Amino acid sequence: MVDAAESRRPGGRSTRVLNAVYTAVGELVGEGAERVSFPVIAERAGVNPTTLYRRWPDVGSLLEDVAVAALTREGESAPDTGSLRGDLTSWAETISRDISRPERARYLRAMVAARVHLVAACPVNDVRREQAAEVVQRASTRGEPAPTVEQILDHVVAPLYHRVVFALEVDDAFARRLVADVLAMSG
Amino acid sequence: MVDAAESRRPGGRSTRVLNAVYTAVGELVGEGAERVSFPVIAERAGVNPTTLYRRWPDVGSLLEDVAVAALTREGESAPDTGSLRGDLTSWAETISRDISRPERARYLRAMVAARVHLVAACPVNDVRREQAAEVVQRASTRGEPAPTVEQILDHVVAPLYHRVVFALEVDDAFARRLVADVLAMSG
DNA sequence: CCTTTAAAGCAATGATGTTTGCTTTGTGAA
DNA sequence: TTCACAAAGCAAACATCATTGCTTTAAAGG
Repeated sequence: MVDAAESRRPGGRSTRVLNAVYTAVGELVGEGAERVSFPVIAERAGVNPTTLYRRWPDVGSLLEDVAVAALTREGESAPDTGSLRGDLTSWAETISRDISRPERARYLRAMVAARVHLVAACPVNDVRREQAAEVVQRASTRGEPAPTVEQILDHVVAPLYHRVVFALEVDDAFARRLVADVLAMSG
Repeated sequence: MVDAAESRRPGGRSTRVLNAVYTAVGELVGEGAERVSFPVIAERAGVNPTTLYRRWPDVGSLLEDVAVAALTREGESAPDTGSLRGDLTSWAETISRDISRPERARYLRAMVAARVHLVAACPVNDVRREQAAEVVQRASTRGEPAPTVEQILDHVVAPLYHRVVFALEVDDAFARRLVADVLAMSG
């Protein structure tokens, strides 16, 4: 994992190069480019291929870095609608729409394709977990019976990601069905 | 998709080559080989690389063929333990153990990585759906309240696959928890 | 400023992957 | 047995990827 913010010279050339590379990868993945190799990325970024070979062990690692950066961007907290069902529905639909966008879907696929040992500990999961915890917390302060955070992750988030990754159809209706199901568990 | 059974000369050399190639891919993927290219596969199979280039458009397609063949083999029906919970638990544990085997997990990853438009219509999904339908059918003839087939697929099968694909831990306890959750929906 | 130094660029080399025209093999059918 | 032909093998040419030693750049610190 290479992080611009951790770079020793945040305003320097390295950071410019890093941004160019990230942008190039984003473009190529977004376009669904068939070949995403270091030389190809380097050309798009206007950078020397050697730089990439020296910075990342392989293309998978670079993809991983970019994917994490792209999928983590959102620091938004889960919506507060006043009811557990409202919160979960709104949240699930947001996730659904987000990850079913073609370029997001491709990132997810790319992460899976790469040797992602770190997905488990990756920020994306943490974000989802925190958002779920927030929703559950609000529900319990209102006195509503609520599923556990794990149940929400396993029965709302996981099925959504599963469908996207396996190229199955995802829509709002599906998201709502998942929410209804998970509420039935605790109701 | 190239299928030995559809070959015009099922007993001929082509079929022998095809089997050698499938076996070679299976071995390489099973070993977790880092490079799985046509030349590498060809060498392992004792076959000329040209043959592969002429038969498949790219390595992804070949992997896809092999993965489908490997994941579809099992025609077993779901276990009949006498109770819905028993059936689902046994079935979920079987799936869990099956797909968390390293080489299976790699196949799943490979399928995701490849351009799998066909996953939705792929035999693997159909098998799971039929098995789930069978379990539900038996439960309803016994008069047990049961979740729908879709619920089972979304809340038991999907989370299992999700975890495997994203390199999260999967064990029997997790499978049992999923079953408990899905039973709570209809209970 | 000037110095230091980490990182980027360059260029040459070797390895690997990919394509192509042609030859050979071996089934299936006459 | 012989023939036809689809598929496999071979070899050469080419393209792309990957590695490495060295040079140059430019940001940070004195």
